[in-house]
Parts: sequence; structure tokens; C-alpha cells
Amino acid sequence: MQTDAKKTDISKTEFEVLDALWEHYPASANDIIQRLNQNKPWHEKTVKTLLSRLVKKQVVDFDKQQRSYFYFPLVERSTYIQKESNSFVSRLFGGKVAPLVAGFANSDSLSKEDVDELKSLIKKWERNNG
Amino acid sequence: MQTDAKKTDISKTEFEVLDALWEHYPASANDIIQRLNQNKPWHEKTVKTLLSRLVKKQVVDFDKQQRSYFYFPLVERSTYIQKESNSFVSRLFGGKVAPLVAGFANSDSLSKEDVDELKSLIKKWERNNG
DNA sequence: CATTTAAGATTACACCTGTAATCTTAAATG
DNA sequence: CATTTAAGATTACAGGTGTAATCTTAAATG
Repeated sequence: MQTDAKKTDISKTEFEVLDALWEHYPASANDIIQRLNQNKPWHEKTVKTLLSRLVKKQVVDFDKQQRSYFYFPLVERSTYIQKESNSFVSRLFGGKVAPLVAGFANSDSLSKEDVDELKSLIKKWERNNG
Repeated sequence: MQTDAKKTDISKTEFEVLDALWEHYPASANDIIQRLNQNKPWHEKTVKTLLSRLVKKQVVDFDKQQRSYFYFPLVERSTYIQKESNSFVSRLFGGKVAPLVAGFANSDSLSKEDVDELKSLIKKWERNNG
């Protein structure tokens, strides 16, 4: 059995393409290009290159319909996000998420909504673990 | 006036070297190498290359003493960390930190200490903003 | 059916990265 | 002073990345 823990990193631009795909799929390359171009003026060829790379990295696949492909993600956004978050918090905060939040609090980047949501999920955590 | 917003990214390995420097500085290359080698078996040459790249990126500088250099960081860890955190949370969570914490809660990656610290900083936030 | 599109595949290319090895040269040693 | 270190500078080198342009070719069109 292969270790298979292939650290297939997704680059920042690849992530943006993947994110547009997660937004709605299956999607043709043109769908994705249109969605992306509402924010970023990326060349069509660039987006297609990124799609190919995502396919090669086995994080996206497609169904062939006539001449064009209909892409879909092979990983869930939540899964990917969680992995990235863990890795980020490990690298910069020794794995503890609270200091990250503290940084936001200290730089006035914490909104009332954030605080409300935090309070609510703490309450939930305490119901389950307290 | 130059835009100067030069996005000089620091790579992951560069960050590890910088982190060892933040731990204690000024420090000679050998100091840093020793500190790093308690965890990672990096070749001396590799660490020196990374130090040079950090200097070129103007995030580290040094004072020359005899034959060797004494390095020191030009950016504060907290500043760097905060920038990276903002950028990360923007990219993956639309800028809201609470959903990131929610992810940790849902994957059982939230410890009692985390929760206590979160409660305490929420209390503080409410004293200042509530 | 012949020709034009247009989709994806292939190629490009400079810079970044991880990971060192080799080169220079001033300082330490004998 | 001559020679050996050893510190940093320079060079290396195979991927990865951002950003496309060109090539192939099946499908749409006339």
C-alpha cells in the first residue's frame, strides 16, 4: 500500500479557481471563467491552465460532453479548508487557535458578529464537552 | 514615491529560519543552525541560503563582526503573523475569523485552554466594545 | 462534405523554492 | 609570514507557479 499521503499542494491561484468551482458545479470552463472574471481579470488561457493543473493534481475531474468538459471537485471545500487551517495554525500558532483570534481582537478586526458567533459556538462546545 | 507595497513573500522554510531568529537575536548563522537542528535536520548550507534570501528580501539584516555576521529581524513577529493571518482568513473565510474557529470546534481541535482563552478575550472585547 | 471554430493539450518562460555544492577570501593557526 | 579554516557569496538544479501563446483536432457551419 502506497503511503499516498501525497502532499499535493494547491497554489493560491489554483485555489481561486477551485473556489469558483465549489460555488457551483458541474461547470464548464467558460462558466468558471465567467464567475472568476466578475472579480479578477484572468485570461481565459490562464484559467484553463489552472483547471488542467487541478485535474492533474486529482483534486478536480470532469465529464466530457461533446467538445467541452464539465468539471467538478473531488474534494469538499470544508475538508480542504479544515486541513489548511490546521496546517496554518500549527505553523504560526503552535496549533492553538485562540492566539490567532487574540491577534484579530488586538487589531480591531473582530466584529460583533464574530463575537456573537464565537460565544454561540463556545456555548455549544461546553454543552458537548464541558 | 514607489508603491513599495512589494509583496515580498516569505516561503515556508524561510519562515522557519526567521522564527528561529525571532526566538533570540542577534544570532550568528551557527546559533540559528543549532536552534533549528533541535527539530529539523537541515544542512548548514541550506540554512545559510535561507538566511541570505531573507536578507535579500529585506526582512532580516546583520551586523558584521570579524568573519561572521550577527543577524537580526527587521520585522516583528507579531506584525508578520497578523498580516499572514489576515490574508489567510480573507482568502479562506471571507475575512471572518469565527468560521475558522467553528471548523476547529467541529473537528474536535478545540481544547479547554482554547475555550478559556477565547472566553477571556471575548470578555475583554466586550469591555472595550460592548 | 469543406471549412471555420473553439475546446482542451502542449509548450513557453521567467521567477520562486527546497536543497545543497563549490568558490572566494579574510581570519585563525602554526 | 604561510597555511589552513571556515564564513559568506555564488552557482546549481529540478520542480512549482503565474501567466499565457501556440498547436491539434473534433465539432459546428455553410
